[in-house]
Amino acid sequence: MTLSEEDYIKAIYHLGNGKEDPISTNAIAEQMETKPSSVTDMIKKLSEKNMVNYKKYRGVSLTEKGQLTALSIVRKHRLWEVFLVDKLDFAWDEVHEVAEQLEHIKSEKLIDKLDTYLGNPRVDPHGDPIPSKDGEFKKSVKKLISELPIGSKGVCVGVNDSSVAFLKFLDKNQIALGDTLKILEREDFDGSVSIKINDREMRISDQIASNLFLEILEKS
Amino acid sequence: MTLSEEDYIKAIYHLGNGKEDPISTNAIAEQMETKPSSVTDMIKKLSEKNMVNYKKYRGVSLTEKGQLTALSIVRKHRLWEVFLVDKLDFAWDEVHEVAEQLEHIKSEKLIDKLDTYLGNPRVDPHGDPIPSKDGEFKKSVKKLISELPIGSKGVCVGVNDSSVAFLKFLDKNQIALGDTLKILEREDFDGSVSIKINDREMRISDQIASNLFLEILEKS
DNA sequence: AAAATAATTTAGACAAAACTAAATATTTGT
DNA sequence: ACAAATATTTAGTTTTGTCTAAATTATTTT
Repeated sequence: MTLSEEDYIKAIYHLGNGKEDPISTNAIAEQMETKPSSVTDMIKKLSEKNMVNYKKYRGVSLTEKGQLTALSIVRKHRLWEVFLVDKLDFAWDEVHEVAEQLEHIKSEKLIDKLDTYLGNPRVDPHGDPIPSKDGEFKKSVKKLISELPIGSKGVCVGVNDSSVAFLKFLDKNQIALGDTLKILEREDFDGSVSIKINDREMRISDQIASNLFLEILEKS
Repeated sequence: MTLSEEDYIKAIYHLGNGKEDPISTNAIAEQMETKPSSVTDMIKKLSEKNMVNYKKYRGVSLTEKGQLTALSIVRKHRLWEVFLVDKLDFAWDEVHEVAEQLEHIKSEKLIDKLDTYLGNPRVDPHGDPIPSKDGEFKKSVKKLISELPIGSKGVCVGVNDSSVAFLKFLDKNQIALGDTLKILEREDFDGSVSIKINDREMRISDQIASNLFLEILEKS
C-alpha cells in the first residue's frame, strides 16, 4: 500500500461511516481536497487490488479487505493520538496532523508494542474507539450526560451551550475536553449528577449535565 | 524537503563522515541502492536548493544548509531509536528500519517533546551521539575499556574477541550491547577495573576490559 | 601521452499521482 | 418524459523520481 492509497482507503472509510451505501466520487474528491478525475484514477487502481467494489458511475464501497486495511490505519492513528496526549503531553486538539503522518509508519511490531506500552487503550483522546488488532471495535456514540444511565463512562467531547459562562464554569472546575468521566449517581429530585473526573468526585447540576457531551462505547 | 531529498542528504552526510572531501556520484548510488544517473538528477535539484555544492564530474559536498538539514534528520533518527529501545523495549539491533521511517515525520514540536520525554539523551542505543536542536553535537569515539581513563562513561558497542566463552561471560554477567557503563576505578596491580553497569557495580578483569568496546563522547 | 578503463552525465522513457478540458452518463425539475 | 443541471469518466499533460542506453569526461595503464 502506498501512502496515497492508504489515504483514499481511509477517506472512503470515514465517508462510509459504518453504512454500506456506496460513496460518490465527488464526496471523496472533496474530502481529499483533490479533483474528481484523480479520484476516478485511484479508484480504478484500488479496484484492481480488490480493496473497493466499483461500478462505473455508481460510486465505491470498501471490500472486506479494504475494511480491514482501513481499520488498521484507524487503529494506528488513534494509538498514536493516545501516545501524543498521554505521554508527550500534547493537547487533544493538536494531535491530528502529526497522527496523520505517524499512521503511515509500517511495522506491526511497533504498533503491538505501542499498544502494550499505552496500556491497551480502548478509546483515543477524542473518545473515538480504537479497533483491535483483528479489526474489531466497539461503536461509540455521543450523548449528553443527562441522557446517559448511571455507571456510564466516557470522554468529554463537546458542549451544547458554548456561552462564556458555561465554558468558564468548566474551566473553573477543571473539566476539559478529552477528560475521562464516569457517572456515579443521579438525584431524581433535581436531576443533578455526581461524577468522577480525573480521579476526583464532584456533583454537577442538571443544567450542566444537559450541556456536556460524552463519547461512550456502546454496551457490547 | 521531500522524503527522497532527505534520504539523499542523509546518505551524503554519512558518506562524508565528518570530512570535507566531495562525495562521488557512484558512492551515493551504491549507498542508496540506486543508479548513478538518478543520483545526478537529484544532485542537480539539491544544488538548486542550495543544499549541496556541486561541480560536474567533481562530486558533491553538503552546504551549511545541507549540514543542518542532515543533522536534524540524524537527531530525529537517533531520538526515535532511544524511544524504541527505552520505552517500547525493542532490541538495539531491531530499531534501524523503523527509525528510518520515523525520522521523516515533520513536526518540530513532536521532536522537542520527544526529546524532553526521553530525558534529553546524548547518545542513541548504539552509542552514537544525538545532535542538539541547533545542530551541535559531540563526536564519539570507540575504545576498549582498557584504554579509557577513570570516570569514562559510554555505551557497550562491540567486542574484540567474539569467542563463545567471552560472549557467555557477558551474558552470565548481564552485560549486553547497548548498555551504559561507567568506569569507576582501575587496579594498577592487575589492570582489573570496577564498573557501574545498569545501576549495578562489578569488577572485571583486564582480559575482559581489553575485549569490550565502549562508545564515548569526546570530552568537549 | 595515447589508449583503455572507469566514472559521470545526458537524452529519452516510464510509472505514480495529480491536473485540465472535453466527453459521457445520471439525476432533477417541470 | 425530456431538457437542464450535475456527476463522473476519459484523454491528454505535468511533476517527481526512477531507469536504460548512449555520450562525455576523468583516471589509470603502459
